[in-house]
Amino acid sequence: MKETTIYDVAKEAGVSIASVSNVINGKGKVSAKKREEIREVMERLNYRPSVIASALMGKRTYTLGLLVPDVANPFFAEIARTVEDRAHQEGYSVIACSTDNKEERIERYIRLLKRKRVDGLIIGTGLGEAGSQALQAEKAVPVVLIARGSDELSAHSVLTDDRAGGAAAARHLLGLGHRRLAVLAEGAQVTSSADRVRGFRAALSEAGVTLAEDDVLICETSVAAGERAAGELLRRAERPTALFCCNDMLAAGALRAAKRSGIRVPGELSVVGFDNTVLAEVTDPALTTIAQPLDGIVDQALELLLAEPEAGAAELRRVVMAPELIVRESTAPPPAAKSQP
Amino acid sequence: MKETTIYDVAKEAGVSIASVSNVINGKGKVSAKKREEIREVMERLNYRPSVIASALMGKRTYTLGLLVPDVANPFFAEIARTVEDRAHQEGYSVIACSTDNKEERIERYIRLLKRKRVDGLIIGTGLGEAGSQALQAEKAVPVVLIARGSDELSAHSVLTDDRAGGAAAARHLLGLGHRRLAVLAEGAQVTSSADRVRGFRAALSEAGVTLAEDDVLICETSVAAGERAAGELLRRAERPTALFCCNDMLAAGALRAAKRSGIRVPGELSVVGFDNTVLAEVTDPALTTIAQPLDGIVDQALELLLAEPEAGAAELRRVVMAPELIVRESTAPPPAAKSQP
DNA sequence: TTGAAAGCGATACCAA
DNA sequence: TTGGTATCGCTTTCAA
Repeated sequence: MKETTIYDVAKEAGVSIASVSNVINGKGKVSAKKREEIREVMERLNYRPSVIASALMGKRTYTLGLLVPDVANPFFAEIARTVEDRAHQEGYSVIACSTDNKEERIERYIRLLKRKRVDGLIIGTGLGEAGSQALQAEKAVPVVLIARGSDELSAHSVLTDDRAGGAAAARHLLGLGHRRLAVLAEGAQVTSSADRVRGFRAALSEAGVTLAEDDVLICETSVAAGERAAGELLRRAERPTALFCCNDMLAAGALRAAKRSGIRVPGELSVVGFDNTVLAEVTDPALTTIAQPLDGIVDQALELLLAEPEAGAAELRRVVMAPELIVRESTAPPPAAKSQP
Repeated sequence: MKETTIYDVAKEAGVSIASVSNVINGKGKVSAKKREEIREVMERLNYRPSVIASALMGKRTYTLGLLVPDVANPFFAEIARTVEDRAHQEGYSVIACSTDNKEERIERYIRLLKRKRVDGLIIGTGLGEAGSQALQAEKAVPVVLIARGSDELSAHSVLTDDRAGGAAAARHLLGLGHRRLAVLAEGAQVTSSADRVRGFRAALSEAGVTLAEDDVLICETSVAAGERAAGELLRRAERPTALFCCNDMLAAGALRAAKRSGIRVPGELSVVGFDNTVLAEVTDPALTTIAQPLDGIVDQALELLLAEPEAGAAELRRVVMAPELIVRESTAPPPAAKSQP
């Protein structure tokens, strides 16, 4: 059975396709009577306009692309869900793409999405040289960066204030009495991680506490990597009493490492995560972590992305949203502080 | 700047668009010389054929739809990632849709995906009346069901042997010496959950152990729901020594409930999950759980979905794959059994 | 082998 | 108000 087309409707209703098109789009002039008739026929034939055909005429495809490092990672999974919901409300569907932070994948995806003429790209991953090029090449797609600084690319961006997040973690720990801290970070290409560390460090030094170079360990993004790095840290002679992890997976890993080393959390070691994913409620102890305002971020991002590119408004926006410290069970005063009233 | 079209290429190369089309698709006859020339021009102009236009001519859109209850749920997030990877290998991209198991959302999504002329649908969620109807209506899309029994719908399906999974959990617990068991299940509309319970119960009764009606609690799919239900169970006079949970989120909730009640796991209570998601490695104790062979499932599913619908091969396939018990730290012999050698 | 021309299913302009 | 028709970019006959 073939799809019903606009021609079928027109013929059945005894009008021209132009009129049908007009009632579909609510444009042009159609007499109320004809309009009703056409409506009725569309209904009866169960007619659904082809997105493909109208896209070919230069209209929107109502499809958005979402680039993240890995949709299986709980944080990005939540982003994907949030984006999907908001986009769906506006009539869009979204193609999620996991880049693994690999230039080759990034480039391939961007090309593919362009060929499919997506109406916009929401980018939550680093791009690298190749990615930026692919974006600019040929006809540029509207782009908005989320949860990521605006690399070398000129595009709107909306992101969490990562420095503030790092600082909040630091102040929380400092307030608890910690003075020997360390951090588990992600690689340099993850700019948000770098900013979190910067903020963390800045807040520490404000309090006169310094963080040595080798007190921040770079990890891949996985529980196992966090466990490994934390294990190393905990084996040091002067081990830290508190650990700031740039995401919840690393923090979960740290918790495991502590357990394996027989170090109690939060009694002997405090751990702070970032992102406030499901993981944070599921670990034992539950993670104190920094929450990103995902709904707000996605709202803003879609608004920027879908706004008709008005003639004048060519200025680049950079929206920064405040993170929030969520205190759970993984942080407490350091052991030493306990005995000194 | 406008996209380069097939006309631009043809003009630049001094040939007809038909020839260009032929070299793109490797069809028809084109002299080696012309072919090279055209290739060179395409390269130079950075030409990318429009998926839209070719889709309009009845070719594939190279887009697949994926329906799951919630991509933010770690299990479905992993499915989404697996599907994305395999699909991408074949040149497809995928639109992920979270249905929340709501008929209204399901229907809307199916309609939308059809209007976008996706080449196939991978369905990992119950459909309900509305969904099934929407699928059949008008031109039917190729469909494959994953991780879900084939409802009322006639479509290929590839799924885990849920009964076997439930049975494996039961035998593991039985083998450890447990005799007072209970289960946390999902609602009736989640057929996989029902099958897991069936398998679990069957294996139990084979061993002469019975599971009363009120020993299986129905929960929503969330950590909190699991915690609540498990809490109730643990407050009973004759509390169970082992809990089988139909997914890892519920199991994680059970762990929390146990902790709140001061019940040690696995010392006083064993817990088994299902799905082997990240959650299972992150809880403390780490979850013993049943792993689904995701890669295998997705491989098979895509194969069935993308196979050219050959003339003869109209038979419906139902592929069942074996789950695997992953023993971690959340299971041990029951307290009583310890004292009886 | 090559190319002219007829669609595919919509939109949009312009006459009537 | 209506409807005829060109157009979007590509695939696919079918003649030449």
